[in-house]
Amino acid sequence: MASANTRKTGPVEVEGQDDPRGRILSAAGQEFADKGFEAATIRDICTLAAVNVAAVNYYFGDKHRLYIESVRHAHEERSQQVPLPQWADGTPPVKKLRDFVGNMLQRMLGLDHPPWQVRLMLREILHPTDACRQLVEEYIQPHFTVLCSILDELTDGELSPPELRRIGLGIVGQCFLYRAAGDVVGMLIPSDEKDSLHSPVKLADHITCFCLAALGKQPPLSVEISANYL
Amino acid sequence: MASANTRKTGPVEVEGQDDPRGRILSAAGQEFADKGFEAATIRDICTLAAVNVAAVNYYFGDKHRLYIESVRHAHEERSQQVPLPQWADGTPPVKKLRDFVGNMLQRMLGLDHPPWQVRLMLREILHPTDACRQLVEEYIQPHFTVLCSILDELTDGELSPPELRRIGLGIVGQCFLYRAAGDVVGMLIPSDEKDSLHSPVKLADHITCFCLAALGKQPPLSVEISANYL
DNA sequence: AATAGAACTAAACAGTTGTTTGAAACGGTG
DNA sequence: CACCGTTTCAAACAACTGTTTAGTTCTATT
Repeated sequence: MASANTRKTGPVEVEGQDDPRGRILSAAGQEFADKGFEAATIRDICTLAAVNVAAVNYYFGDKHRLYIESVRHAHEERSQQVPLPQWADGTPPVKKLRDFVGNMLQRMLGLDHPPWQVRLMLREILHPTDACRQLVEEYIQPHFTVLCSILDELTDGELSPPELRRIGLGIVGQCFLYRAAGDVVGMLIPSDEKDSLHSPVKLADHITCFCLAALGKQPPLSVEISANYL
Repeated sequence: MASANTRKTGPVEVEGQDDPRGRILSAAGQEFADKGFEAATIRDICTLAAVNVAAVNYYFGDKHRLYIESVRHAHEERSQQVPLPQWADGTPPVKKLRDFVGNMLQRMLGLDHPPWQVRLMLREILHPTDACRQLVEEYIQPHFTVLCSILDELTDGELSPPELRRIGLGIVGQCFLYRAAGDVVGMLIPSDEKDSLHSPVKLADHITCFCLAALGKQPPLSVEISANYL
């Protein structure tokens, strides 16, 4: 009646190519990301991982615990795939903001189409389950805190933390739309425009400029009679 | 072998209380909105609608066609629940923008918690199926076009349509985050702050001001040495 | 070599799914 | 009333679900 439900910390295989547990975790991540928890089946996952159906229950107990582990696995991998930028002391906050937005978009949208890790995390954000709290605490919250501190530095402490968070959420939201509703966005704009103006790089530039302009760190986007409020 | 698969246009019952087809449509909408297409079961839907399991196949053919009809039903109902504002000629575009954002947030977030119609549409936006195209063409696209024309009027035609769309998407994105990722947003900010600063009304104000500031129609949010770019 | 435990497998289990069936009930028309 | 098409129902269907079982192979220690 022995089982391997506990986290494997075997002496030799550290996550090797032919580690069944790792293969299941990876296969489950892709299936859950594509089809969601209900629609993904243990049989499909095991077929993809080239293991027996019983392997899931052997290594993880049941489908639900496999899902929890999959989400953890996803954000752990993604964290080291696209780490936060590190800035030297004295880096101007404007550059930090631009870097951060670019980094966030790259993490969300990926270079080509987003990897399963991101798609799985997105599912958890949209329809939270037990795995959500951990995802927020270990992945989202830290990133959001960095963004707020950049905004704080940018505005020289003029704005209160709540105001900073509200502006931060605005920035995140603009990026988030492309990630979560990318298909619909593609239907709202001409396809050539999507490539030219809405690529991750161009988008990072635009969102940063928009924010800087709103904070008065850059001329308004529409110059015109921009002094009509004086 | 006769069936009632075709759209019912009965002479007397126009969508009455005891119209089985209407009850199924409504029950299906709620179930699909809460659990998604796969997880929602025909049996649960029929129990909720107080009809026999066979009724779904009798009226709609199969589960998939019931889903398509549910989505259509949802955005038709929502369109007349929260119609677009109508402005008198000469209404300043700044007021139009503020109204539009407020209207969009009300439609997205609802006064209390969002009705099933919105939750179902959101699912379709996030994971598009066959029902998506119709949803975009008949519901989303028209609304987005209004937003872009307001922005055009606001900037006196200074910006190109692609630029207007990009700014429009930024506005939509800021609202969209609260709708799609509301639970996570709630985890990122203190709960009292959620009520005071992130209520639909306050949010509409903030997003509008942020956008106006970026466009130079209003002083920057952070005054400070806001002329440091001159 | 013998043995114990871990790793893995094929087969079956009990339950739920979407869908179909054939008959019963209904409601209006000749 | 008898007739007919429409609507409704209980029951069953085959397929698929997550999970378990009992048995086999592998591996390493004695």
